[in-house]
Amino acid sequence: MTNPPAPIPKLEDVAQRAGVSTATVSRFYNNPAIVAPATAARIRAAIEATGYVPNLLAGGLASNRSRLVAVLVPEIAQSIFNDTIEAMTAELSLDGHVVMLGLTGTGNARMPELIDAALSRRADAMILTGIITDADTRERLRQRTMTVIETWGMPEDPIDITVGFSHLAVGSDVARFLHGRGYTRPMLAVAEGARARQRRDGFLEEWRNTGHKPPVVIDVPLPTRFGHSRLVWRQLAQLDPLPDVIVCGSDVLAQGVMIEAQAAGIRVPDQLAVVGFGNMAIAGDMRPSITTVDVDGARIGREAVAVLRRRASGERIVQKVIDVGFRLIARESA
Amino acid sequence: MTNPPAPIPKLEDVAQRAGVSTATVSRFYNNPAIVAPATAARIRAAIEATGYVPNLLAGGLASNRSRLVAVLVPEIAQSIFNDTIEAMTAELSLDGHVVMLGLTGTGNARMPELIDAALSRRADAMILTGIITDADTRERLRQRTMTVIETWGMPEDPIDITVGFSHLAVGSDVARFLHGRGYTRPMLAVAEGARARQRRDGFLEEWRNTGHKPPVVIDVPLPTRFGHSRLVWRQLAQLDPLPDVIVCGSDVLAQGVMIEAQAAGIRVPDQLAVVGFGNMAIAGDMRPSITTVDVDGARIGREAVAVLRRRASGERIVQKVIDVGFRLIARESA
DNA sequence: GGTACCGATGCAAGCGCTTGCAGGGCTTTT
DNA sequence: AAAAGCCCTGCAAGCGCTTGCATCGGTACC
Repeated sequence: MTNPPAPIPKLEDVAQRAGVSTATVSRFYNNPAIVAPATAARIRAAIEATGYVPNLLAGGLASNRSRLVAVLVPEIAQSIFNDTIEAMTAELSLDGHVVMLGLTGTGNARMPELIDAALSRRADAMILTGIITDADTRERLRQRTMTVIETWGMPEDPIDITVGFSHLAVGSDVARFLHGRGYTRPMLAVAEGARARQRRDGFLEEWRNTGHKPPVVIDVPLPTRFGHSRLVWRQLAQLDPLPDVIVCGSDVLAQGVMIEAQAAGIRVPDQLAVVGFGNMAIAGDMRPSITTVDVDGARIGREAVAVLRRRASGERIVQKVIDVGFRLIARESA
Repeated sequence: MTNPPAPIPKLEDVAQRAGVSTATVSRFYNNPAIVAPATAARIRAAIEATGYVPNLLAGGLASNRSRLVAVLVPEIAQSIFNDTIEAMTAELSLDGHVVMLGLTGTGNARMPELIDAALSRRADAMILTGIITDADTRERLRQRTMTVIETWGMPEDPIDITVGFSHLAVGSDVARFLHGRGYTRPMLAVAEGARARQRRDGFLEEWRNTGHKPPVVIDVPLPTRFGHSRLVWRQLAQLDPLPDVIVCGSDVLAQGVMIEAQAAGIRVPDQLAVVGFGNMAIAGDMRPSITTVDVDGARIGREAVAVLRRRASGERIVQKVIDVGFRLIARESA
């Protein structure tokens, strides 16, 4: 019943059938403008008839372009980066590129091997959301001609291109906002990542100017999970006096704390205000809706691809740091 | 300041430096057992010295193995499949494979082009969570020798290998469970996907045996978003009498409905019970915790890779349908 | 001492494309 | 009418690996 595994058609089969050389068929794919319309039509017919699908391994080897873009993120299970990935994937596929997904894990432990994986496949570019802390690795990447885009942060020492925003500024904006609303006893739930710490530092720095006591800060383990909110809640509930606002490292955490608070009969925001980060879908739809910091993750993805495109077309990139900014969104919870 | 872009070292550079032929270095990578320890040591040193990274495009072309596995999912933003993807990615990287991520979009609209993308890169295997409805495409894939694994469902007409569970059975189990608990007026919020409909059908079929009136069924648009729960709630609140339990197509939806209910002063589960699907992290941590159906998404990923491995080692796969089952988890919400 | 065998390595022919260069036929310019 | 230019296509030399086959030195066995 199974057909004999028919040999996979190759460029030459198409060429023969269309009565042209393989070079012409190759051009039909890679530079259609320069093949005559009549020829193109014959080639199209031949492709159709043979069911030919190009072999991009061979093509990539010959042309030195793999049409692969390595995207390295810490995780996707509960991730704030997923919008970025989706936007990037969509945008890249317009150019015939494909995403090679690498999960670097909490603490980016698997980063080195994933970089090797990307290099060995001769990825056309590498897009990072996690941070490469290792100086050697950073240097190694600089040696290569590969485009490297760091996203979501603003590293002090960029490898190549950066698309992100200042987490320090987020922190200070939130502090200013809460001070303006009259809150006096904030508490901070900070995730263990480098960027979350920058937001914390920005907050602390700014809060100092208010003259109020410095906030209580507690650490939350990575990866961010809904369940951690219970830990936060426990520590919060022990404080006396209770804080009047809790600033969470993520919307997920904020939502969790709100649910715990409500279950304990504490009214949000009257008795306890809550601030999140990320403006995920839940933030707007919670009851009460969550005050948070909006980051346009999709835009980060699009900007990153835009840079790739410009470099691919030979343009020299001058603006190596692209700041997409952020917006504090005041809702009901604070 | 920028070094002249040093040529990327190749196998031959390593070979020369180690005083062996390229064949031996190649074997060092692909079949280390057959190269003499002393030689291996010299090769290792040469690799270290040159900073060589294999070119898998070239290697793949020659060996006809790309070490690329295409993973096609509808979305990742809010997806129940993310655990599966994570497990698969982790498992695959143990074998030196890498995931090519394709997002097929709601309704799997982009499936055809992604299949082409996978074929042109000569992916070693293709793992699907979305469903290919187009018969031509199914047939086209059967023609190829590529391993195709369909996951999360149990298609009537599998392409090759299947790892999943029966959604029909989920539906009837939930119906039986609710009947057993004495509920009499269920309502169903069903997402537009084929699998969600199977669960609905399983429920309806089973519910018929209870003698109670058939449930009200409403459709929820894809992709699943937290905000949809508000729509569900509005429709629910108009019913008279109110249903005594709402069966949601996902935990996200269930959580949203619970939050709306609580905001409206309806007590869960006393006045309205809620059932979800997927056993995501939130389900266990909500207040009240959510009764749901647990699916071991990570296991699906691992089983899929296990099949790949066995086939790669030349084994002929007899058991083409792997049922990972599911568990109804009774918690506080129903 | 001869034969058989085995482990380790080298030789060289591809794998299926891309692309610089060249050339043939037309049209345009002088 | 010749020269110049342009469009389209073909030739063929790679791209950097893998792997079947051959080779070679040694050990085991009779």
